Amino acid sequence: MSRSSIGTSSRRRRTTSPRPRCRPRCGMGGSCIARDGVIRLDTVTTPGPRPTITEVARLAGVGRSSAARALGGYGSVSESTRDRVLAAARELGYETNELARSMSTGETRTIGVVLADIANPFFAGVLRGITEVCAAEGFDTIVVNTDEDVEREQAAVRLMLAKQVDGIVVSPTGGADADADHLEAAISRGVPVVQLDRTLSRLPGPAVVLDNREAAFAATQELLSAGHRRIALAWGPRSEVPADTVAGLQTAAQADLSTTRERLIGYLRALADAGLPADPRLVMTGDQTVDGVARFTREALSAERPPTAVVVTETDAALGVLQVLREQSLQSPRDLSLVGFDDAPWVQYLDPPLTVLSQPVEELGERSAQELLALMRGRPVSASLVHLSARLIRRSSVASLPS
Amino acid sequence: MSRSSIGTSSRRRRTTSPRPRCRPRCGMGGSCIARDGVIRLDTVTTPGPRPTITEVARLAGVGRSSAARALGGYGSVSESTRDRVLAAARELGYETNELARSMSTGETRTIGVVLADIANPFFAGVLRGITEVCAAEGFDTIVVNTDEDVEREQAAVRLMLAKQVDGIVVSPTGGADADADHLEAAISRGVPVVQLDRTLSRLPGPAVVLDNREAAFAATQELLSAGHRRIALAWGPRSEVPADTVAGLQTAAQADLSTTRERLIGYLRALADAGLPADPRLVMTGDQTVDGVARFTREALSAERPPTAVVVTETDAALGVLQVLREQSLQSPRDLSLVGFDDAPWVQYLDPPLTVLSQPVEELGERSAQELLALMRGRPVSASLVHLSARLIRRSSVASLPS
DNA sequence: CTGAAAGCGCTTACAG
DNA sequence: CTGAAAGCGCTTACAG
Repeated sequence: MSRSSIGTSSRRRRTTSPRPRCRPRCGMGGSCIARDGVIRLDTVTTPGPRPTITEVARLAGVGRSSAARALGGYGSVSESTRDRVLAAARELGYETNELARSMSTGETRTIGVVLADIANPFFAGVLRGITEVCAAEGFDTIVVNTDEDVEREQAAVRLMLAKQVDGIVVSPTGGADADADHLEAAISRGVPVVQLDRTLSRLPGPAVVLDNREAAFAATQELLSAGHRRIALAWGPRSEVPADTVAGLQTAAQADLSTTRERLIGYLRALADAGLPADPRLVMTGDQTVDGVARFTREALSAERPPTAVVVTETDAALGVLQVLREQSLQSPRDLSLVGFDDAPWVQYLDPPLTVLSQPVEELGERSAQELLALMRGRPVSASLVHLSARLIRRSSVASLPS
Repeated sequence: MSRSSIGTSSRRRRTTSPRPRCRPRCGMGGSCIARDGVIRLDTVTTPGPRPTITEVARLAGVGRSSAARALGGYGSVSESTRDRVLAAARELGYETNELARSMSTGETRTIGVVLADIANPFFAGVLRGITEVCAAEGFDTIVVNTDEDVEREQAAVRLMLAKQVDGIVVSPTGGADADADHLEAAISRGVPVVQLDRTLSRLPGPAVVLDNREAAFAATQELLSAGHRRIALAWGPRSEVPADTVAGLQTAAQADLSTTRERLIGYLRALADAGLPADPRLVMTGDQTVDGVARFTREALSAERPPTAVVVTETDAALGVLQVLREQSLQSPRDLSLVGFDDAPWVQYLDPPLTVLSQPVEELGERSAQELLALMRGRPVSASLVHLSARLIRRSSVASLPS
């Protein structure tokens, strides 16, 4: 119990400078002149003491290493030492400075999450899945919103590397021609990356995505088996010029998000399987917005041979179609059958309740976090590409056509 | 241009130990035995070099301080030195280690965001507002989901302090009697806290919230002015026993979230202003879930004197009411008038399109981030309590009653 | 088991 | 302007 203070102050604590350093949390009385030149009184911010291991060790009357061992739960310490240290820590209200810990260990227990739009219910649900898994494993998440802007995505990844995150989950913006240098930089620096929802063709790494091809296939087939033969696809590639051939469509989709590309492929394959020709005019191209979809829908409905049904592969696309139905006092499924994408509590109260393919939103997030954690721990990942399946929820927006 | 290496290695670089330290990013050839006892080959993880200022300085042939000054953009460096340093940095692919920077400066340029449910569209929108403002100012956000669990909230705040965040935005869980020790701890340690959406009565600090009282008042008044006299409130305090007096209701609300309390007060005040007595049986209490609301709605509708209208103050409450309407083949507004809370793209396509009070969701997030940044910069905050207003969007779920 | 020392990679006075 | 040194608060060998 001797409170010897001998040797408890390291050489570096004896600064040669008589004047303490000036910093916001300096804790000394008087005033500081900060870098910006503004004079601040300490009493204004009243920076409470954040005790360090040194203080705890001194109060407990042990060396800093012993205190660190007791506090950090590593190495070995006698029971009596541990007790004294923990008591001192409690008395001072000590909490580990994780920043300093990270400097030593090289791990921050923080992962970076780069998403296209966190206000979008899809990504909000995904984010929830990620944070739940990470939190359970003791990891924090830094989240960044890119709004589908590649430059913001690049800047986000750069900053995350600078902050030394242990891994990154990203829903990359960009299609086949998009470069993945920023993500490759992360990987080459030893920071694992898992792609979520979309995949970049230049980045062969692990990814967790919906089986979009299968989902669009199922949506189309649902309409085919109800007897529909002219089925539109609302949300296609954002090509500049409207494609007038299926091949043109596929080329355009190649430059789009992998989700858009895969859903187009699934749609086309369902038609082909049914022995039906695909009509490029029934596939939306161009402006990927609610208004863009509304415009496409109006045109399609006023064409010579209008569709009797539409596969709607985005929430915003559903909104665009619903808008036109209302405009033209049309009713679904009487005038147009619909199979949507993404479920939401509201969807069953729409008129009509929409038949949709529901994505396992939260699970996509959870799986991506699990894959990332496995990667960070050096464990072999289950697969380089994890496909999750959408679930068809039948409601009443699909009418049967007399055949 | 002399590449003198004299003096470029500090004392500490000359370690007395002949064996380099073993850590994942050690970069040396051969293998490491990590703490977990697993032998890993360096070539497995191929940890790319993360060059430090020391390497850059050496390559540029200048001292570490000069390199640091050139890289960090502080102090003064000659142009030629700066050029050589920047060239060397580019060649090595140098990026600042923000962790180390934070150790020195005491600021992490990271804020903590503690929300009740990030998958909820309200909080998802709020989060977006926060991250947009923070990103523009060069701050990252660590986000944590609490699911309205006080213990998770406390743990989150503790961890954020340990990670040395510069400030915290929190939507606190808990009512009047909830203790705010974890948040007070943050403040007393010099880490500013702003409350969002809800306020804790024990924490008088700055907060950004909706003017819930005014919003509920407006919703109720909308129904009153349409001639309704028996108006229910769907989503009230979660008291154990159903309150049979208005005073009992208010007492229960005092222990609930501030949002619930304020909305009840606004509802009651509108009735009082209209000279109408409040009927406690028309106010939901207890189970705050979709099912709870459905149960309440069923009972209210089957009572002796059923309500002709209901003020619905939560999204989940709207779902509960809609469920009962469907169950009983009732139609709004013919059988029941509705004023809801929170808008969403779907709401206009519901049957009927709901009249709602729309919250400025993103703005709530933006303002809270702005207040926090102001606080962190020591600038006086505009007000300790910022009230934002909801906007009434009239659609067709309110029927006029013959008076 | 224990303590002193070195190191993580920066920034910040200090002394040329 | 420039470089050597000290320090941020931890963890990690090392030597008792």
